[in-house]
Amino acid sequence: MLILKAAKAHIRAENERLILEAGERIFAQHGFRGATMQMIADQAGLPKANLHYYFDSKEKLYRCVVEKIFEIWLQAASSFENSYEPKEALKLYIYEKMQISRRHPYGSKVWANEVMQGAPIIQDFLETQLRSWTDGRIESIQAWIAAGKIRSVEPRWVMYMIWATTQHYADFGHQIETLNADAPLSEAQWEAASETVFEVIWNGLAPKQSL
Amino acid sequence: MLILKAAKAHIRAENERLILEAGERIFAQHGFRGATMQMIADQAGLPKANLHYYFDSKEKLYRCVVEKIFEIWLQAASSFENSYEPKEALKLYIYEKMQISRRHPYGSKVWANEVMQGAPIIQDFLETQLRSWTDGRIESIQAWIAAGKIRSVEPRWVMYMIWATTQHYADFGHQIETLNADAPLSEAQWEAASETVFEVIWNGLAPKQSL
DNA sequence: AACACGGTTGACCATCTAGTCAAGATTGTT
DNA sequence: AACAATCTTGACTAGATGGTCAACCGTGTT
Repeated sequence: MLILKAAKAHIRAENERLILEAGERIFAQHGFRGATMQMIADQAGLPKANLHYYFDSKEKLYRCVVEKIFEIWLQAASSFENSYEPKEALKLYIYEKMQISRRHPYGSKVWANEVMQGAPIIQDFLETQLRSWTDGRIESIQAWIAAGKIRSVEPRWVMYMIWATTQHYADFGHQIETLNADAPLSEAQWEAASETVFEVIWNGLAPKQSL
Repeated sequence: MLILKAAKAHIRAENERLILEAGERIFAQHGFRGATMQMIADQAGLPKANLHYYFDSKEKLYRCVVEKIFEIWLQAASSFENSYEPKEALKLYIYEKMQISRRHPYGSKVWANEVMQGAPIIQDFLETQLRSWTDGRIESIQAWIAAGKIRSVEPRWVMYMIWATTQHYADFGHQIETLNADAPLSEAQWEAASETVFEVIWNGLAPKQSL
């Protein structure tokens, strides 16, 4: 009965959430092949067979995890709207991406892992959604250059700089902690790092006369 | 006999090189667990049992691969000698690291993978060699700040920016190619990207009056 | 030619793991 | 209470994989 299905929908929703969260963590820490369904089950606090009840296969679960991350990334783009001046837009975008690195370090790692391996699972995402999203952002940057608001630079290299510098704090978080006397970055350090990333990039891009 | 051993030393050297090279590639493309000894053997053009003759275990082979990469990275640091002015030192270092990303993309990926998973195999490297190397570089940057040659910034965040931006071209090379109409970056694009990375960072760090 | 020693290799094994399944437990509805 | 749809789970299977081993090969020395 449809009514019954709806009545138990919250169980499904809750368990899928648990499994996706566990999967994100385990896939990030061990890679796709290194992660086992048993590990994810333990992390989620469910028996392994239950995972296969909600997700047909390990690969489908993985794909759901990656897609979830991609959604979060796309949302961070909102600061890039044309309505902002470049300084503001870049500041918001960089701070937002640093925030994501802090709040979703596992997701960022899963993405990095997937791309490093040649995006075997989500190549279609790269070719459609990411490509069109990027083209849009590049146009914004082109417009800023045309308006003399930033130096003349190839927009792609700038996008990659922003992605690289911000995601580095998630993907290489372990290295950063090790070099921080094995301590996680403090609130103040996150703020300082975000500001430095923004300041260096902005000063690097701002037209000479504006300094 | 020692003479015999020496006579066949080149066989050992050659085969170890073959295996390490194959391992670098396969570990980069599939992660530690995703890589199989059979894949590495096929890539190296040797039977699997031969790999175990030269390297006791998969883990030992992996560690050798990672250590080799670390050596290459350390060598790139030579441009960071105190004898250079910051502009020159940074330019050389950034160009050198971009060159490594181009020439050793697999190695960079293996390193990234290892660190993302919490450096289970080479944590001791991070805590000893990487830490002391980093401290040395930080001192150089501090000295530049004290001499008023660059803006006052936390040296760590600058180091991370350089690492992140340059290694991004190796680790996320697949994404970059996809966004480049599925074509590898051309000679000119590598040059332009290197220059942009350097220019933005240098302009971002240079004292205001020097512009 | 006989030998010694490093190098080569196919066959084998113990273990791990994704995925299956069928029986049983829950839960909302009537 | 009876029901049906959904959810739960221990036990199982087929296949993959790291590692072993014993027989074999090639080559320089005597």
